[in-house]
Amino acid sequence: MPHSSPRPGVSVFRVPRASTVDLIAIELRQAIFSGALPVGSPLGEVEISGQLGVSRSPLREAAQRLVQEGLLTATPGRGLRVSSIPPELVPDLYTARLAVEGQAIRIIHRDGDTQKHSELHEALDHLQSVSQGEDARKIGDADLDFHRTLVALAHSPRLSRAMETLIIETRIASYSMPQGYAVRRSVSPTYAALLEHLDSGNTQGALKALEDQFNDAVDRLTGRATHVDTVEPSLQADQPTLGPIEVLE
Amino acid sequence: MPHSSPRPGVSVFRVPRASTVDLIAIELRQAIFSGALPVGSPLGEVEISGQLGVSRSPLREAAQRLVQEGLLTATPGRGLRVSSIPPELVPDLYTARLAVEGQAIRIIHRDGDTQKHSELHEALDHLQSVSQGEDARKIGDADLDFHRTLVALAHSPRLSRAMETLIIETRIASYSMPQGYAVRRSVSPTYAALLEHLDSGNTQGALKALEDQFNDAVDRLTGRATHVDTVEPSLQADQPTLGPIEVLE
DNA sequence: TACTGTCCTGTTGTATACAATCCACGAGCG
DNA sequence: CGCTCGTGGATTGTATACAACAGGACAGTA
Repeated sequence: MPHSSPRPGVSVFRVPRASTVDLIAIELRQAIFSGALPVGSPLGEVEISGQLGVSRSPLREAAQRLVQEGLLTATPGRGLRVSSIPPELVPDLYTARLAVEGQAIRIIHRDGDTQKHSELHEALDHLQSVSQGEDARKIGDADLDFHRTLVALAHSPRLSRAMETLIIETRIASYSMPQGYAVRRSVSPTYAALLEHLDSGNTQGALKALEDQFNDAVDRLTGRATHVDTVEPSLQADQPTLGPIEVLE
Repeated sequence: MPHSSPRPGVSVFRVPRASTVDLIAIELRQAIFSGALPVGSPLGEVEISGQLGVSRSPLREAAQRLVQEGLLTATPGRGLRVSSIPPELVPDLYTARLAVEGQAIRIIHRDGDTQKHSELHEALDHLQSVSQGEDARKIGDADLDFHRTLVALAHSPRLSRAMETLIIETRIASYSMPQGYAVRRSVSPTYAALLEHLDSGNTQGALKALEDQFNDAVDRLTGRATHVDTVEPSLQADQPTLGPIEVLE
């Protein structure tokens, strides 16, 4: 089979290999999301690159990707820090989330995915399931996963990509709270409402539910919360560390 | 005046200096937007870094920022290329724009900026003014500037930042058209309608006008256009080159 | 003639070396 | 005693050197 010039009509795609920079960027995002790299902490390049088993060059290149996302903050001469999202910046974060997730809802409605959004139902079931327990991290993960699934249903690469960053930023905002990371103990009824309206084709209702949910979250994250019952993480649940990049072979 | 430890209550902000990577990234975006770096063209790192008067390291770091934005595409072993947005990917671009600009409209309505959006009126005036002429580039710039201004009125850092990328992507989509870059000759009536509805507080009307405008643009950029009169760029208007970074002194 | 394998050249990817910058500490001085 | 100002150490920012890879040309073979 000739690989010099593909015959017309025969289209084959280049298998997208992941570059080292890709892998490092993924690792860094994961580290921020999991709390392995605490909010506000400066990251020494030699230390991190050493832990990852790579040189400073690819690390710095990967870091610039996160800088573009807003997950890292670069100060000339002082290097990189994990970005913090103080209470006064939380509303803008949720403005962006409303833009993305709201648009997702409209698309889902427009395209009328008739398979009743089984993935979303599963995500909600999972969220309600873990909410019975006391593992704050699992609850938070399930929450964000629900929203990721919601956006995924819109089948929009750009929205999904943006959502990926927004999810991490939401976690950062939680970490940035003065009173520490905590999640709602009970699943907000807005989740079920959102899903019901989505199933019944009531876009306005779904959007309203989403907005209510966000207002609630903003209130909680800005300290204006009407003391909802929360569950804190089981004191320092295994602080995950930075694993070495498996740079293929 | 002691600069060792700032007294409580006296908060002073660090003046945000622009790093070299920042400057290079800006230069690259400008080069893509202006067409100095044509869509699909591979960019030799030694050549570009030479023109910019910097080394490959900061150039590569800056490039990763654009990769994250989607403006550059990196293929392992083959380097970087200016991303292309073929017709089939145009709808998703406008999905994202609808998310951002639609949300901006809702925020503007909610906050009820009462100064009647003079900046937007100016932007529209400017667009209509240059549309009298034959300079396709000026028309395209004025068009995008209108939308940038629209989003700016929402005062959301995240939306504005996202819009900045979307503007360049829109330009890339224009460049990616099989029949070449061209713009509408006459200003779509949806612009005036959008502005009117915004002034009168009719959010739904404004959103509708925006959506109509986008559907129109998507049709044009995907070739499904109902032959609207367009104006092409005055054959190769001064191909701007990459200037050296003024790396301070 | 078409395909396959090998060499060759240029470019990218990574590591390292060097320079510039910033922060902390401590001595000196008002 | 408190502020200012050098100096040292460490870290970042930049440049360069080297290794690895991809693509093209050419010759060999069926």
